[in-house]
Amino acid sequence: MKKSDQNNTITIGQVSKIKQISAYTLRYYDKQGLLPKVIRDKNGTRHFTNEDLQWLDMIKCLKNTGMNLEEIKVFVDSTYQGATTLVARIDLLKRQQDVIKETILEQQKYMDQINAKIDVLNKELISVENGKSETNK
Amino acid sequence: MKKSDQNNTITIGQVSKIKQISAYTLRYYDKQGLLPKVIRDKNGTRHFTNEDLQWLDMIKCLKNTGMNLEEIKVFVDSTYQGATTLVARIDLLKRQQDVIKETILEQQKYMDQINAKIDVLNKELISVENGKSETNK
DNA sequence: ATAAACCTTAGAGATTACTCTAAGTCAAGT
DNA sequence: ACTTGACTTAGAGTAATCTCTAAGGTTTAT
Repeated sequence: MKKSDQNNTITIGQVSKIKQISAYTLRYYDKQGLLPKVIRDKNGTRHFTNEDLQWLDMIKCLKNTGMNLEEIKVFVDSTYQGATTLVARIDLLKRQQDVIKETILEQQKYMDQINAKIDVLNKELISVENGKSETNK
Repeated sequence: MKKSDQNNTITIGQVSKIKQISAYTLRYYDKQGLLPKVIRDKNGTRHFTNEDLQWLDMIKCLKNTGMNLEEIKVFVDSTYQGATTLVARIDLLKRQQDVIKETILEQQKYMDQINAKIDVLNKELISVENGKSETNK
């Protein structure tokens, strides 16, 4: 155990491995204000707590459901403004759930579209196999 | 009806309106080889057929399910290579369906995660409303 | 015949989200 | 003491996907 290890915190390299996010990206997120609670030691080295890791999960969730970093920052800032923004934050999350619902419906629609295309191509394939066509159809 | 209208084709501006894609983007797609069948008149003006519009739907489908333009071009090129690539194209579409399935599962996971977060925030809200906290929690 | 409203091109610029480089600091191990 | 390896910063570079500009051509209506 390194001398610098303390209070159950881990450094950026360890976070990178655990969360499969490059240290570059983590620093970038920090620079963009997405990780305001990450503490620094006297050398400036970041020390991530479990809470910070949970934040990363939340950021990943919002990002992968279509929110860009600027919008995520609004949520982060809102969180650190405290209890007065609770209702706004709950609303924001509910709207994001609506986004997810739409995404799922959209993806299902695309699934159907590809199914239809596969059917068309399969018919073409059978037609070719039966020698009904000598040229490209 | 304009003199140039013929054979049920429409120009890029009309496609733009109908498909809600900017003419810039359509030209960009064409430049990238995603629209190889669009015909030109003697002035170089593009004339889109119904088949081209269907292609645009397919491109949109593949793009919005996570495929990048380079990968889409592989599919487009493959299509214009004719019947010898039918099996490969069907496989590609089936793999894309797998991608969609994963996307939907992932999105549902994020939905759950946000639900959990909303629960936490709602409890915080109730706590604040009951005056159990004077400071930011 | 001239204006309006289209279309064309090549290539520059914008945006987002990284990704990396250079130069340097610090702590641990031998 | 020195090497190794992890960390730091500011800022440059990259990739993908547009998005626009400048300069110009064609068609249609008045």
